[in-house]
Amino acid sequence: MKPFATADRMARHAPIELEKFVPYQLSIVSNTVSQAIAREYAERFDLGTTEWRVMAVLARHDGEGLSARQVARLTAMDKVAISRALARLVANGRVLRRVHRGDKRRSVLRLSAAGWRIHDAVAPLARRHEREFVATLSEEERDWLGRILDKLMAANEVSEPRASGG
Amino acid sequence: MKPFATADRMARHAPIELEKFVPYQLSIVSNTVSQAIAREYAERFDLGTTEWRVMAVLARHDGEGLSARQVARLTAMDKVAISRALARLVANGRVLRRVHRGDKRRSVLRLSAAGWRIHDAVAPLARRHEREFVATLSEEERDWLGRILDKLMAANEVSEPRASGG
DNA sequence: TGCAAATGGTTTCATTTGAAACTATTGTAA
DNA sequence: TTACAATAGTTTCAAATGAAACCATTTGCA
Repeated sequence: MKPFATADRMARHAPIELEKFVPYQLSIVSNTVSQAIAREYAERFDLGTTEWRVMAVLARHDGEGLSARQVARLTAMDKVAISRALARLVANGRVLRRVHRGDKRRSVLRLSAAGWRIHDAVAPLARRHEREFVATLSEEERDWLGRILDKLMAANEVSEPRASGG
Repeated sequence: MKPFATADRMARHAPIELEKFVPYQLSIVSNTVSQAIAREYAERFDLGTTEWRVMAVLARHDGEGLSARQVARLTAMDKVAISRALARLVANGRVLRRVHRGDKRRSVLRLSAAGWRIHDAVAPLARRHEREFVATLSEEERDWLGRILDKLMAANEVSEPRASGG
């Protein structure tokens, strides 16, 4: 131990304690879950994270015939990522793509029967992962976490495109 | 509106509401901050996220002559990433690397004077970013968030290497 | 000793990712 | 109607990333 030298350094340089630094903690925690989930989807269903998100959004907005742009908004991911995910999903017969009548630029997207089967298999897994992830938290902590994340999402305005993982 | 069709679908397929799904929320929130911070470091200091984390760890453990392996553990990142970050940091004269006497495999790392200068400029920025990020939260919420993240970090055992961003 | 396994660290290769450029189509307004 | 801006979506190119192979050195142990 060098108590004085240490105190000196702390005072002069005020180093950050990474493990108490919220953005760092968030990134670690987020990547840990995301990767665990992603690995399972990839292995069992040959499904990337972005692809799963696209499917989730299409499932949720069933019958609306979303466009790629709308999917991008709803997933908060950028359109390039969505374009690539859709290319794979369509190629694998999980998503049906037609052209919007009245606007030939737009696509009209929906899950195929095969897509729905995958969705129905993955959705419970996703919920289980979420449950396990927050398993160590108390009921009260889970509530707080939910509210806090809502607030952070709203405040740090995820205005348009972002993200990857989880 | 198609209330019955909707109710039906919900019952049959139970689609996930992405925006209420904790791993998704975490990933969005985490990536949003991480990217904002990373952009600033990159622009103003030509410094990548991993590089900054390495510097933060070296600053915090000043005088201990950490090895790359130890830095990897302390940052929870994998050794390849650390190796690359160190290569740049050394090339840019921000980190000094010597060989451990007694074990020629190990390196002995510490910040150079230039490294300290960068550190001392970046650290307050990092703190500011963190403050702004949680600015919308109440005092109470910030406390809960801190505790919850600690718990999640501990529970979802970041056993060894992981992460990117932040 | 002396040789296999383990460790610290770097390099290589393939994949992922993001930004910017590009195509096609539609909107607008002179 | 023409021409310019905006929008939907894809492609291209470069940088970031991860996994596995790779060197050098050290450790464990027969």
